[in-house]
Amino acid sequence: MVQKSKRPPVTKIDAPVPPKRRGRPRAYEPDVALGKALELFRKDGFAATSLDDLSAATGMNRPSLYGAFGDKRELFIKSYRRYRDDARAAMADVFRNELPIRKRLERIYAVALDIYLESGPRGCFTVMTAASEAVHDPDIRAMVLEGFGELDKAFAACFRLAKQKGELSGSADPTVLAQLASATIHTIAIRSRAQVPRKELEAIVNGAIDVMLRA
Amino acid sequence: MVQKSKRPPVTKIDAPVPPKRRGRPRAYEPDVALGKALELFRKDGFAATSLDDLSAATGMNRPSLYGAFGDKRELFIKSYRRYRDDARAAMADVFRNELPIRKRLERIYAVALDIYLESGPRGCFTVMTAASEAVHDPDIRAMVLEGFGELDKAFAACFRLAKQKGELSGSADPTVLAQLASATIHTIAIRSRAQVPRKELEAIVNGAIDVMLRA
DNA sequence: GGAATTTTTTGCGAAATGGTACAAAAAAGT
DNA sequence: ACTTTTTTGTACCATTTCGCAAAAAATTCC
Repeated sequence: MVQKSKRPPVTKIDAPVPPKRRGRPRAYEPDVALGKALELFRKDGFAATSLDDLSAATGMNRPSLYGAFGDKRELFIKSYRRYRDDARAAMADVFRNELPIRKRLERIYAVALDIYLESGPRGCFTVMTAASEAVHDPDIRAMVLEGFGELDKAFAACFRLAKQKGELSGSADPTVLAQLASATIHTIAIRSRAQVPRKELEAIVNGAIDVMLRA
Repeated sequence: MVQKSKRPPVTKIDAPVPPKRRGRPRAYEPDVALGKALELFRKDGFAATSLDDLSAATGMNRPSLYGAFGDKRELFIKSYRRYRDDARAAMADVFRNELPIRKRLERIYAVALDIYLESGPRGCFTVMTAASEAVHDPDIRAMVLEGFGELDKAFAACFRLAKQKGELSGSADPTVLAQLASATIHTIAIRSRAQVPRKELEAIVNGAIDVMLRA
């Protein structure tokens, strides 16, 4: 048998190929279910979200939930990972786009605010998780710290580039500025959760940008 | 009756006067019980702290707890109020002390870090509460917002004074700087909760102070 | 000493919680 | 048609949870 006979006819990277699974077909799409779970966890936090709530929101009954995602903690972690992937994707473009530093920062914060305020002020899931679960669960803590680190690094890269392009004074320290930029992310994440209106949050952001760029 | 006859014999403000209560004496001191409750809430958050936990920690059984502080939510609110009172008291001195601005900020952040890191990294209760309960409970949200507002105002007063004393450039905006100072509080509160070591938090603080004072 | 008052203690109960066992259902393979 | 495989749906379990009622204990007032 020189030639593989069952090769499928040149689907690109065969992503949406129905793979002819064997047993009863799933009644849900794991991705949208995970999205619903994330919504709930973001709204109420880990402890206040019951499996019944999750079951109702996803349309899956508890055994199915369990089979698909593991126990509550695993589901939380998978939801969190999903959040981070989404947030990272949303940020990626705007971070990549090498606009003048001021414009760049403005856009970054605008995207962040979109995330924090969408469908009710949900805040930043990383911050929420840090405040609650990260203390007790080492795995979750590691993810949270990774999130903070990534953000710091991304901001630092922005400031380094800006400095290199002469948009920043020579005495400016990209690392320090990055931490301040992250701090500004954190403060709007928290305040948004306490339902501070977007206008005020934007004012905070603009003030912070002014100070950072003048430094 | 010119002279009040039943005036008590000059106890200063009769604080530790046993008031001869009528029934069975309490087996606990409400203040220390509330302190224990606060400890628990700070460690685990509202939802993950059960009345049994609180009962065990305070030494009061559930009905006594209930009688003394009301239901779980009320107990949480009273614990939170206690936290705010304590934190405010701790900050009051250092905020009042009109040192040169840099020294003053350093001390403020040192006190904050003491609070956030005492007995395990507990973070800032206001930030924790904002992240979880403030979304759903208007009363709690009001307290949280009040907390943020107070902090912003206290920092603003610092910067106003500093500017007046010529320690700050004329272009510096005390309100904006105050929000950045609060943001720095928030970022170390969150990061401390994720167990970032004190050294790193102090580095963040020092960098932030540098930028704020150079602005 | 007895009544009044306040708190503690015990114990109940109804609901919710996380998790699981097991049969029925729905598909593919033979 | 029958078996295999996978998922669903129902029901259940043990535990925990919050809250409360009612009795017992400890104290002051008369």
